[in-house]
Amino acid sequence: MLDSNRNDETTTWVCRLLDWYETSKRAMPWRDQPDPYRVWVAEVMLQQTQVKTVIPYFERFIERFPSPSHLAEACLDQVLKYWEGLGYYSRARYLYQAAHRIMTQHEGVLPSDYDALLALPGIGPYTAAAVASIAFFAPYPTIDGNAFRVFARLFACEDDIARPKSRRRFESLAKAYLPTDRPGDFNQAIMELGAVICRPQNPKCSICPLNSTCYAYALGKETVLPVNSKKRVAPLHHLSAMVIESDGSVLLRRRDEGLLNGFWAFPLFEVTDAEAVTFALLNTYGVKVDRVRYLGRYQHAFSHQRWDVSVFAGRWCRGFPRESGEFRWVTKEAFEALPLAIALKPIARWAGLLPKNTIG
DNA sequence: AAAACGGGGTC
DNA sequence: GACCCAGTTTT
Repeated sequence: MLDSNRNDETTTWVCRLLDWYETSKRAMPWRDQPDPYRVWVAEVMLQQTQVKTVIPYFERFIERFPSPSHLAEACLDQVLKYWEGLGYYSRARYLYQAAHRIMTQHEGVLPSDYDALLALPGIGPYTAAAVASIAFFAPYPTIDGNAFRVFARLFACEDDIARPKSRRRFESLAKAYLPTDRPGDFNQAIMELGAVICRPQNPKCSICPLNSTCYAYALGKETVLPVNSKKRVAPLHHLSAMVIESDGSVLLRRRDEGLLNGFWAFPLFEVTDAEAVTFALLNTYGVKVDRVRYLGRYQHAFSHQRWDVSVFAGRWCRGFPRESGEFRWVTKEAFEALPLAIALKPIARWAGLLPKNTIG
């Protein structure tokens, strides 16, 4: 790959990049008003999530929680409700935790220091660099999926981006070119280029502002870079859910580990038929149900596992779980106010807990 | 170093 | 259906 030392020829690509960014950047609500809180919320939402998806969530979230103090004073379920459908729900929990810490340790305003940002829950190297550079003009490079791709191609770097070690390599590469007067614009320009021009498939090299100095383009390797060895097939899990009804309420359990941790959900077991799920319910929680009926079956794909869920409903007879915080009876009205993961929506729909969806 | 963690957009 | 996305935390 190319020597990453700065020289006259290669510094010009930074100017071309910044010029292109000024004229081509997409409108985003957090760009109009880049105050630290807005930048932070946006960057957390943007982790592993595309801009187009984030925008409506961002608008609603900022309107409801316009400052760290509004966020800290809300209840977690409210915050999760505004996050419903965005996924990676630990982001919302960490954001909430961080808001409390900002109130108690930073007098209600985001710290400007990179290390202080990094110390907050849910803020890793990327987000700390993004907030520090965009909101506080500090010289830290943001290395995200776009930056990996853009730099790998620009310098024809064959390092495997699946290896943690490669991150440090790209970071030092970016740092060598980071203009100290416009770190935030440089970072956003790299990401914008990655999203709009230097795309994973079908990169638009012919209209790229950097094509005259791109080594991958010169070598015809733009479609094979970056190198990424990470590939796995998501295993399939067969599950059964039971909607337990009594007096117009349903029994929910708060998940306390793994996937969808912390969500109120229907009891779910790794079995495939009505008898097995009825037995599991009795055996695991001491809850007896009868009049079990089949409601339907659906599949859901997560990034790293797939679910094939059979859904049953039954009438509660006796038995109630001992741990009072783990289970609760919920009416239909109360259910609608709770945050609900997409993966569980079909269950609620078939149980009559949501408005009928003609598509699904 | 590797695995866990959601959901939607796109080709 | 496969791949991708403005990553972080836990093991």
